[in-house]
Amino acid sequence: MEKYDPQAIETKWQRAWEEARAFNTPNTGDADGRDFYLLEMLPYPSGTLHVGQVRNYTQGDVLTHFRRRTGRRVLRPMGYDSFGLNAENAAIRDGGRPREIVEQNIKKIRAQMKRMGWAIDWDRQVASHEPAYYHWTQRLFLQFLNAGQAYRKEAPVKWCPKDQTVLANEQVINGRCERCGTVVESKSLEQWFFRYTTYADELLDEMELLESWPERVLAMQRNWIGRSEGAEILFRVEELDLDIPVFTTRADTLYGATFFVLAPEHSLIAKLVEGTPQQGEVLDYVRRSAARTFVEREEKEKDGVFTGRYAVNPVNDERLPIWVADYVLMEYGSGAIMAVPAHDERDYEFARKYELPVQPVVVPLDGTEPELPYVAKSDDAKLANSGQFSGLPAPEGERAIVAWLGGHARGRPAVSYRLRDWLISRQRYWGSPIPVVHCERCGIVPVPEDELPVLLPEIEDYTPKGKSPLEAAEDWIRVPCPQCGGEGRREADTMDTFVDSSWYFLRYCDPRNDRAAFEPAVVNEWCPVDQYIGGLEHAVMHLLYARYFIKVLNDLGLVDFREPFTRLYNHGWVDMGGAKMSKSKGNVVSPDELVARHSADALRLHILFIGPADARVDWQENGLEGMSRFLRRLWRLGLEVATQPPALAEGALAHKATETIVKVTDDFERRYAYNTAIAAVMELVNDVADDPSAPGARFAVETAVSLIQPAAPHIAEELWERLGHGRLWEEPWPVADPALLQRETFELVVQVNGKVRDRLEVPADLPEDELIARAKESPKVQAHLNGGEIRQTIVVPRKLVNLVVG
RNA sequence: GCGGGCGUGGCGGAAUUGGCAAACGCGCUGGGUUUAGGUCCCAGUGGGGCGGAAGUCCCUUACAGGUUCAAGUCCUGUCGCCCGCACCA
Repeated sequence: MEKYDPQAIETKWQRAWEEARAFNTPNTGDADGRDFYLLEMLPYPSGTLHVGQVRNYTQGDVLTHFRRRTGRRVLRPMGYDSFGLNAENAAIRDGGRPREIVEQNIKKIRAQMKRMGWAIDWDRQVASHEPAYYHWTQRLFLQFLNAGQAYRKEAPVKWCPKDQTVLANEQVINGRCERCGTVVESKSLEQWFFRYTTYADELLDEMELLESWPERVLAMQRNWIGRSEGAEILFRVEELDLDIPVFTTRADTLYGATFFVLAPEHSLIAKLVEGTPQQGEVLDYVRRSAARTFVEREEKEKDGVFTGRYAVNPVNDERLPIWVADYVLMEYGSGAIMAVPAHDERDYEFARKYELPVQPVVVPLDGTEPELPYVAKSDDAKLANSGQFSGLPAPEGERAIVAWLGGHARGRPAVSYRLRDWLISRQRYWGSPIPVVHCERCGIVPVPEDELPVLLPEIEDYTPKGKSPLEAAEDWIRVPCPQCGGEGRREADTMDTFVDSSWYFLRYCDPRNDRAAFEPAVVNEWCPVDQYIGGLEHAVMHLLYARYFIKVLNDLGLVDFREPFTRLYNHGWVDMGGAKMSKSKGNVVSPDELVARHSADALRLHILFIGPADARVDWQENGLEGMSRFLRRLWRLGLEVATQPPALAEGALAHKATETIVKVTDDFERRYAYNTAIAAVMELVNDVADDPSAPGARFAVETAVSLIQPAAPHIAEELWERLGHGRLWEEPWPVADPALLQRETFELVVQVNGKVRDRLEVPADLPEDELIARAKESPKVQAHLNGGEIRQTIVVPRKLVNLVVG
């Protein structure tokens, strides 16, 4: 018998698909609801693919084939997130240019993807570093600028001293740079932001439009946005005749405020202490605090200094000493708090250290003496020592106090968010230039549309110096002001690469458009994305940014949908040596050698079979050999049944094959359960192997070949051809014949007191009382009845009978 | 601390709606074909009791309770693990 030669077969079919343009899906302009947009997060070409990424794209590939064969026109594009620090740092470290590095890697990755046999429409390939792409990133930036969504401001920002650039809040994890782990510093710099806090409520509320996103992703986004409802309250500094607002979620504890704290960055500090004996000490504290990193501020014991000033509590006119302490963050609320040590752990810690008074004003209803700080806020507590509000349940007391403040113009209900605006400028080379010119006379002037793109110049020295390396490109940076013609300078900062990836899935729809980023009608035909697949590491960053981007574009009338990704799931990552496999950790396993030694089909099956799609798994190579075994077995049976007469759906094998169709279809369509789908096909193949000459064997093998095609397309095509058929990729997905699912008999499980005592093969149409009679007749059952009285009988149709004896 | 999730053989895992726990695969054991190995084929493989054997009975889904005719699945508590956020007022 002819040997299974995967290398020859896989090359043959990869060529055939390419020549037939099997997986290209041109725009037709006549959307009819059969379109299906399948998207996987695009790779970063800082190296080549590893098996962790193979997992992602193989899962998407199965869905692509499956949806195609169920009659959908599937858009399945591919591209590269090719701007960014990895390539730039590699260029600095190893020499060479970032462009050359990513372009070489793109070539290699593309070859790897073709060798895996993935069904990709290569006509739509995009790469974010190409002028043809970032032209439109720049154009969109200008549209955001025009709409007031992009703006420039000076603010304390997070700075990574190693990468020598500012970072977005989303890129700071526990006070450290998300990329390199360096402790970030605070710097006050003028930077570009996207105003995405204005969409905070939409980003929360419109989660309802998402059909099936993992709960944990939604939870992470909710958490990140961090909406809190509370009140803004004005405290008066009488000597200086000014009001300082605070945000609090605990207005019910207002009578318990015993001091007042400002963040060291608060703009009123200088004014408060000017000419006072405390001035020197306070300004010194502010300076020392500024020198601390976020991590130091958080890890040290709380400290602070008294300013000598007092703020008046509006409800009881008490004068609260104003302190400056860096446990209060300038970036949240108003940068000032009323401190209620009796009911807040942080204020309590601070009060203990500086011997400030602690005044409980909320007590449990049950009269017990609570341990301080007592932070519970519920209907189980009531106000005390709170003037006219004493005795009210805490939530009601809060409403009453806020209403009173409103009536006296000293406060109002307010909402605060943890979310900050998205800082998008970077002081690095390898990114899209921000298309504006700074002019002394006109200020910030957008580069006119017809002068886009602002090309990234080739430079020699990319080394980060605390400002963009483009500052040194004198020829490039000096440019006449587009407005007045006077001397201008280009913006030297480049854009965060998350801007590039916030709209790439729109560009895929209309990838060669040279008049606009995309034609709205074309994007609206394909989008929103029906199924998005990617890693959990982007749960907050990329996915939140892209959601924001689409909302802005929708408000600008450029797309007609509010959410970019209807369905999402996160493939689990692959661990290697106890850590997540990634290029940065250097623990990657390349697919190339595995494909050469086994086959692309075996690797595909193995990576799908290794565990549930969304579970983290350990990389282990053992099972790969098992998959080769399965493929050889399928090959042998395929060639064997090919000598038999044409397939007839008959006998037990046809029944089993039909059940397998139902199982695999459900696993692909609804459950994303690739592992159990493969197991089901294995079962079917094992059944045929028991007796390859049994009735229906050929039907069973042909069904198995057809069902395994999305997962192992090469061997499936080859066997399909040898079984006398045409192109399997054009073949409709098998449909279960209901008649073949019918069985004449079934196995009745008989329980006594819930324990299985016998199994009987009985006719499928037996009525209930007959089932009970058969069950009682069973000698095994009778042995357990012991002649006792049957008190209850439970019948589950076509499954079991349970006899309960007393 | 807050939020999300998980705990099943030697291993990865299956059990989808409360109805036969351990499908499928890896590994391992024994046997066969070929024999240079591998491939390939057959049988076995959660724990324990009784039995020469065919069998048969009991136990088992982190632990302890509960609901139910019936619980890996639902409820309560405990323990352990993973992920995200965290001085956010």
